[in-house]
Amino acid sequence: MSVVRSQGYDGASLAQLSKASGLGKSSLYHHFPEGKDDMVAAVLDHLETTLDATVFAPLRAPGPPATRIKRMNGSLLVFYREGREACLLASLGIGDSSRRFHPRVKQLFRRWIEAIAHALRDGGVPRGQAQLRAEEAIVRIEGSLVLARSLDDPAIFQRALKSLPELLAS
Amino acid sequence: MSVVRSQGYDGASLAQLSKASGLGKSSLYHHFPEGKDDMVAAVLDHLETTLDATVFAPLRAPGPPATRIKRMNGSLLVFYREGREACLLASLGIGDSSRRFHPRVKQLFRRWIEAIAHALRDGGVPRGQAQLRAEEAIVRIEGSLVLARSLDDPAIFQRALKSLPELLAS
DNA sequence: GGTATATTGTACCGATCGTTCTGACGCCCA
DNA sequence: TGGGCGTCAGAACGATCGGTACAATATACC
Repeated sequence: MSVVRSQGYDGASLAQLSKASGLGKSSLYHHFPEGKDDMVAAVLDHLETTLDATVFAPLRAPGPPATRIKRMNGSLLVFYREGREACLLASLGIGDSSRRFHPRVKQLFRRWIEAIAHALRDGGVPRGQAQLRAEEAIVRIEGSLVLARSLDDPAIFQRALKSLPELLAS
Repeated sequence: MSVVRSQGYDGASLAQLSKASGLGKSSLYHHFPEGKDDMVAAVLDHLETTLDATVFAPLRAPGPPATRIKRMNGSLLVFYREGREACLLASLGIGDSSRRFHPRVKQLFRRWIEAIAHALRDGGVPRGQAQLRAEEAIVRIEGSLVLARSLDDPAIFQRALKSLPELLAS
């Protein structure tokens, strides 16, 4: 998982994936007969599962929207190692080789936005407003990950997360 | 220029750089004797020159801060083709192969933040506030580029730019 | 223990990678 | 005209890429 998001699709060689997974190349090909694409798809599957469990589900659970946002924030802090990790979805947007994953990347971002918007609507925010604010939240998350890593300053990510409750308040 | 930012460092092959520049490989090596790194450094030089001329200088020019922000926005719309292009600085943050450019990426982001903060301070915003807001502006720019491209929706980038004047108002 | 299946190691493949080298060509100037 | 220099094409290089094939090893079950 970590290799693809930090190296991108093109930078993630089979040798690196092998090393990171602890499996030899032949084992990797055995488990993923379609090769590298299978492996990256599995990484995406894993991301989706994680986001479903730790971000989307809490956002869709009953309870005050502020609590839900807070839970999302907690998950993101862990998942992005407080701003020190890149976002796999963004990494997969670099280069033509990873183009086949674009529909899934798109879908995941959409689901994320929709989950945030859902929480906002539950709190009384009208549909259009909820959508725009949810989108803005993802913009801040993604942008702050880029900047935090570029400036070696994870606090930037943490500040962005801290700004979300107010942005997403009813 | 376009190849490295859209493909990233690892995805930008010499064949692609050759094609994009209209120079054969031997010509490329003639002009850039240190190889791929020279070429990417030249791309970064060009970015720096462009940002200096079209973004940093307008932000540092005399005049109302709002006007300066507006001019930056105009430049960014053109430079990022209204949200359809990736940011080179972000692309160079993916993968270990491009690590040698990290200091320059960092420096450019810093200068950008500082240029925005400078405009804010000229408008009477206290130093600490100016810094945080400038950083937030870059977060929005970078994040909206990631999301606009991932969702095939350049309007997201445009919306983020449109939000900057208010964020950066005195 | 024997058999079937899963897992893994290793060698090899063709393609592409970034790079180097050499020679050809064109232009300019004395 | 000849020489120097810049530019470029094309071949070749060693390394790495993603992938394949086959044999060896490990595991599970009867």
